[in-house]
Formats: sequence, structure tokens, C-alpha cells
Amino acid sequence: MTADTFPFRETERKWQERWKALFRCDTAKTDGKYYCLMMFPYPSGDLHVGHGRNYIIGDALARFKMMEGANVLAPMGWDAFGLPAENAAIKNDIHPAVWTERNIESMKLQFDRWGVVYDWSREVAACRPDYYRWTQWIFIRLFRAGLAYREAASVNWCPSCKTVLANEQVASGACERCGSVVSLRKLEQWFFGIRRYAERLLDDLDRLERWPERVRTMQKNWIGRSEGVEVSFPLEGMGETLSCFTTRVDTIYGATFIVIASDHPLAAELLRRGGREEEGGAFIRHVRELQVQEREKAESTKEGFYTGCRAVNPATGAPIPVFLASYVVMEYGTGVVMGVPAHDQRDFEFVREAPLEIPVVQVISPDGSASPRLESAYVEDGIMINSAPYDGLGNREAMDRITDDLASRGLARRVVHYRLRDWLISRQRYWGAPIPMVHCSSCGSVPVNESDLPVLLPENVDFHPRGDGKSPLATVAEFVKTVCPSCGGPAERDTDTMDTFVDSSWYFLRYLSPRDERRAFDPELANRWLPVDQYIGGIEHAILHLMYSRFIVKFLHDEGLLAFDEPFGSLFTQGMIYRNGAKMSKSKGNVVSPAPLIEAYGADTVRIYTLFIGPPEKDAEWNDRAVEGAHRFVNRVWRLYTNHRELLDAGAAADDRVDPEALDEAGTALYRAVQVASKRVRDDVFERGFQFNTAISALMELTNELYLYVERNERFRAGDGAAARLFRNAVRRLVLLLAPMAPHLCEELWELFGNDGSIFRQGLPEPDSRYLKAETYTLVLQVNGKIRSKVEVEKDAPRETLEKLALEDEKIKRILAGGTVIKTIVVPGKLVNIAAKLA
RNA sequence: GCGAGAGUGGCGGAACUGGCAGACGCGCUGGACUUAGGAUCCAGUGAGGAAACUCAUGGGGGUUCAAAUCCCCCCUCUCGCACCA
Repeated sequence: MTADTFPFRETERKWQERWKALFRCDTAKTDGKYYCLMMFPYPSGDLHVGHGRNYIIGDALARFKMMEGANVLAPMGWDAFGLPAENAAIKNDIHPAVWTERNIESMKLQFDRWGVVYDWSREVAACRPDYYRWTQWIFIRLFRAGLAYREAASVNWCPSCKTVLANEQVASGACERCGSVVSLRKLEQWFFGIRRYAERLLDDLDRLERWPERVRTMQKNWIGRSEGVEVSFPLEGMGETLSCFTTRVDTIYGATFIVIASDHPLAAELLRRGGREEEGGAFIRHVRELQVQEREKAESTKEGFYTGCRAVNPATGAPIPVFLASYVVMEYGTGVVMGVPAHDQRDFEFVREAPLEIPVVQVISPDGSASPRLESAYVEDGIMINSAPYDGLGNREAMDRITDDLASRGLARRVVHYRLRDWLISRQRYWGAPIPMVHCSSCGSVPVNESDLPVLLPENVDFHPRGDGKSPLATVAEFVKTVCPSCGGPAERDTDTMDTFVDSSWYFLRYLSPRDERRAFDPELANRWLPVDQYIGGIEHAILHLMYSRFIVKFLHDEGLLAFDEPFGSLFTQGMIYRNGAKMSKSKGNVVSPAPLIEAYGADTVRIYTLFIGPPEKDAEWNDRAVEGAHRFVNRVWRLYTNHRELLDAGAAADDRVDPEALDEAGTALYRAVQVASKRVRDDVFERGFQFNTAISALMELTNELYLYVERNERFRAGDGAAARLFRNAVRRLVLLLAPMAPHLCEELWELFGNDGSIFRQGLPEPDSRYLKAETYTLVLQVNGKIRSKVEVEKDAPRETLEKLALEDEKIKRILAGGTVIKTIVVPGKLVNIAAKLA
């Protein structure tokens, strides 16, 4: 005979259908609102169990919150623009829109199968015109505010595929598809001026207390604020000066050369004046090649080329050579660096290989006297030397004085630099939101009239790469050709599309009024429902998506459209699921598909295992065998019902009143186990941050207790009424506590118990705090920190009693015999430790 | 190189403010029920030892009556950033 198992196949569909109404959120009611948001996925078609973790955590949380009486908003949508749709289209000859919509349908079914439910009436998809219309609208708002501008910028170009490559298509300087070396091409592109928000994006990180420290640190480093000084170095025999950014102006007396980026605007001019144009050009090309090649290789070399020109060190008055160098980049600071070999490791390495002899002048030393020979750059603080008027000062103080003195001569100013770049949003791609701009020969770049939005993506487009670096949209004459919204003359549309991060930087606003045809979002609803109470997603979006969303929300706030200026109040980043030591991916062939697992074990088993696998914020290794443990647990809970149908069926189950005072010893133990489990589940989920793994283990323990109670309690076995009521009470509470994690099982049991309405409208059991501690506990007796004995004591026994018990314990007495007790430490509830000198 | 996180049985992991290391689960062992068990139920399961005990939280030091937990040094792994001037 086989034991009863939960008939999950019959049960799952039934509840999945009924839950759709349960998750329909009435946003007009904001009392107890809880906006539970999971990052919307790219509709790639197939979800694996690693993706599932995100959604299962979110779904369990939403259900726990519902049981706490919250009005939960849990919407879902699709980050549906992007490269894979185009790739699939090229490969399978299917239109990206068709491919995407097909995938969306299939993924919705996959969510259903997991028992993961959303308010689908709010579904949005970034690729649908009623959504991207408003993405375009945001672009125009940014443009009007002066935060969207056009500038020439480099793109990755594959000379053999003859196409522009996205950064993710470039692997260590080579085209991901064909392996040829990627080169750079300059194109006119659109940028968003996120740098103007750098300071606020940085400062406001401090307010995001409920974000992981890790994410805040990553954003902080990404913004990369750095305080320093810009110093002017006049070029010898020329009118111009070179402006250097430095954070170590205290070392300026040791600046014995200048290095500039090879793509610096003055580079060519300097080479010409130095009479070294030809060789210099070759060097510039060489550096450009280095930049696209392997990073480590490029970084280890400190190659330089003498321009033939010299600049004057404004502090010493000495002429110093100007070099082009591979290690200076135009993107940071001013693209010009003063070379201080004695105090900067890179400069130190540079002079060793430099084509000219360059003096190494030490200007800071630990003790005020120069070191005989530097083995490496001295980068610590110290005493100033070789720095004329500043000798003897601490370098920190000298830094201020030198800055002031140079500034008074008009040669320096204090500046703050950020590493954060403006956001390049142009993509030479088909499958994205068209940039709603028109280029007119007389008016320049003009935004499309808002009433003419959306600028629709044309459908019949050949999106195979064309070889000229332009977007496929450029081939569609009827798209390109238009009239200027400003002067009415003939003009051309911008043919690039927007980075998909633009789409995802505001979708959380759209969920509140997804079908609104008059505006992107309803400010009133948005102000009432945001910031998002809980955002859940992968750590891979720690920087870009989260930073861009913060930027857009701050911008909309500044436009007076939103009252808040941070989108996500609390952020949770779940860990990834690995298998065979690697991240799950199709290319590695280690994906675990949920469908066969759900087929074999049921959705609740897969959910329980996924939540039980480990702390949700940490990475975890998927173990096929361990899934069976979750399955056993689900069935053990089910059998509590089937083994005791007569006690739990409708009618009987209603009466679960328990008088804890009147219970026998085993009964009290079970009653207490229920209270402990209730407390632990609540704490693990709400207080300790979604620790579903330990919450489940608490419920496994309670289940084990119930089995033992049935097995061992004579009164229960004899059909005692009070024992039966206690059993019912315990099982009902177990089912309530488990419901958010194993919803199909528990909803079904709840109905079998004779209840009307969803279990998710029930409150979570409150622990009876009088019964969280046992009447007695095991007091540990230690001598010199080592456990020597144990004794059962009453829970409220006073310290004196505990000490007395310890000293009178036979084992302890034997050990202490002949020795001297130095000190006795009594920790009520835990232990007594006797520090003693033993014989 | 810089920054962050981690290292605990055969495995995944517990241990919340320093206080019985190994909860819970997987696996394994034994038993019960059974024609049978790969179902189910019960029990055992860190290592060594016959036992008393001893040793065990990456390694080494330290603080403390007491350390997985706090401090110092070192090793390994993962992630992020990376010529940041």
C-alpha cells in the first residue's frame, strides 16, 4: 500500500484560477497599502528555477502581507524591447513583435504553474505603443529641460559583421559572434544628462537605509566623487595652457612631466608643433588598438610618446616634457595628468620605461629627510621636502596652502569630479522605442509634437545588419521622411532607438494607471502608492537599472510631477541559483526547467524547495535530490489531514478551542510548539528579512511534533475530545503559517476544513506569548568553560538556586574536589560556569 | 590593485545581543509495516575512543569565566570596480 499523497494536479488549476480575483488590487483604497514589486523580466520565453526564486520570494511575501491585512499591489510586466528578439528574428525569420508576444504568453503560463500570481489587469509591455508612447514623452520632457543632448560618441564596430555592437556583444575586445577585433566608430548620439544629478544621486544614497549596503557601495563607487584641484600648466612658447586635474596638489613640486590622453583635443596640435606628427599618429593608432584589446594587457603597459613640447610647472617654474600616454584616458578629469613619479605608482612605472630621462623628485617623506632610493612610489602622508616655501609642513596642510597660493595667482581652482558618465541612450537597433526627434536643416533637432506620439516603430523593416552603422529604421523611407514640427519644412526622423534601460526606468509608475491614454502616469495615485514598499530583484541590476530609475524619478520630481524623489523604499536582492558550480545558462547547459519538476512533484514542492534552499540573499546550489525532501514535507502535512479526516473535516474542524491551562504534559508541549512556530515564522519573514528557509524549518519541526503527538499521546489515541481539539488547533495554525509558501496545499486544506473564502484573507496566527518558554530547561554546568554536567531547572529559578545546584552537582563536586573556586558566573536560562583552580 | 561578501559534518545550511556548535533538510545506517520497498512510520548519524573522555566552525595569535560570533595577522573562494590622476 502506498501512502496518501497530495493530489496536486487536480488542485493546482482550481486555485490558480480563483486567485486571479484575489490579487486584483483596488488602488483607490490606500489604507495599509503595500506595493510589492518584482523586477519585470525580459520575455526570453523560458524561465528556469533560478528566475523562479525571485518570483517565488515575491509571491510568498505578497501572500504573507495579505494575511497581515495589507492591501497588496503586485503587478507584473515585460521589459520587452531588446536585442534577443532581433537575434531570434534573424535566426528564425519571425518578426520581433510576434516572437515577443508569443514569449509573453508562454511566460504568463509559467508564472501560473508556479502559483505565482499578479494583478494581470495592470500588465505592461515596454514594446507596446501604449507604453513606449510615454517613454518617448519622457524623452521629450528631458529634452525640453536640457537634459537630453546630442554629441558624437564612439560605438563598437565589428568590421566583419559590418554592424554596431552593444557592449554585451563585445567580449575582451572581440566580436562575440565572429571573433574579429572590434574597432571604434564615431556617431552622433543622444545622451541624458545624468551627471547633473550626480551629487543628489550620491547624497540620497544615505537615505536608502533599507537597501543592501553592497548596492549602495556599488552605486557610490560608480558615481565616483572625487575632490581635487585643476592646475594650469602653461605650454612653453604657446598661448595655451594644459589643465590638470589632481587630488594630490601637495606633490606638485615633484611633477616632472605631463601626460595627456592620446585622444585629447590638443594632442594633434602638440605633435605638429613638436614636429613629431607622423610617429605620433602611429602611436595614437597603437593606443586605440590597445584600448579595444584585452583590458589587463592594456593596463599593465605604461607606454608613452614624447610630443616634442614642454610645459611649465607653475610651482617650480621648470619646463617639463609633455607626453602622450596609454594610461591616461580622456573620460576622466581633464584628460591631462601631472606626472609625479616619486608619489604615484603609475607615474613611477612610466618613467622607468619612458623614452626620455625624467627626474624623480621626492617631495614628501615619512620623517622629513629624502629616501636614498625609492623602490616604489611613496603614496602615504608625510613631511614636505624639496618644496621651497612649504618644506617641513605636513602634506595635508601643504595641500590647502598650495591650492590657495596657486589660486590667488589664477593658476588653480578647487573642483569636484565624478566618474559617472552621461547616459548614452542611442542604439542603432530596430527593436526599441524610436527616439521622438526630427532633424530639420533649418531648425536643427526638434522634438515630435506630444500629440503626435507615439512615433510608431514601422513593422515591415529589414533588420538584418546593413553595414553602414545606421539603424535598420534608416532604410524605411516613409519612416525617415517627415515634416519639421517647428517650421513645417521637409525633415528627417532620428532613426535610432532608445536603450532599454530607459523603458525600465519608469515602468513602476505605469502600473498604477496602465490604461491611461492621456498621460504616462497618474500623479495622484503614484504619490499615494510610491515609493515602492518592497522591490525585489537580482543583484545584476545593482548599478544601472537602479541608478537610472532613481535619476528619472528625481527628474520627474523636479518637473513637479511627483512628490517623492526616490522610487524604491526598500530593496531586496536575491542570490543566484547555481548548478554544477556555474550560473544557470543555456550555453552552459545546466538549466533546470521548472515544468518537469512541477509535473512530477507539484508547484508547492518546487516553491518549498526554492525557499528552503538557503538564505534568499545568498547564492545557492541547486540539488535535484533535495527536492524530494520538500516533496516529503508537503505530503506529511497533507497526511496530517488524510490520516485524521474525521477530526479535521468540515464541521468537526471548526471547534479548535484550547484551554492551555488544562492540558497534560504532552499537550502543553504541542501547544507550546505551535506558539514557538508562529513566533519564528513571523520573525523570520518580517523581522529578519525574508528568511523563508528557517521559517520552513520551523514548520517542519512543528509537523514532526504533530506526528510524535499522534504516535505517543495515549489520550489522543483514545479519542479524548480535548486532545482532538488541540490537534485541530495545531494543524490549523500550521496550515495558516505555511499557506504563503505552499499556497495550493494550504488553500485546499483550508477548504476541506470547512472554511469559506480564501485562506489569504485570514490573519496569521498570533503566538500566545505565555507559552513561548518551557516550564523547565536544561541548565548547562561548566567548569572553566567546559561542559561537565547538565541539570533540569524551573524556568524562573533565581540565580542563587542555580549556583547552589551547580555546586551541589555530583559530577561538578568530583571535578572541583581539592581545588579552589575563583569565580562563579551564572547566566539564568543558559548556564553556570565555575572558574576554578583545580587540584 | 581597490571595495564588498563568504569559508561550519559526506552535502545544503542552523546557531538573533559572545553562553549546550551542527536546528531543519539531503544522504547514510538500523528497525517497524510489508509478497516486495525506491512508499510510509520510528530511531540513529561531526571525528577519535570499549569507556571515561578528548578533539572539532579555513590557518595562526589574542581578548574573555566563556569565541563560529569580538580584535590582529595569514590563506582560499565568489562578486563588483578597475590606469579614478
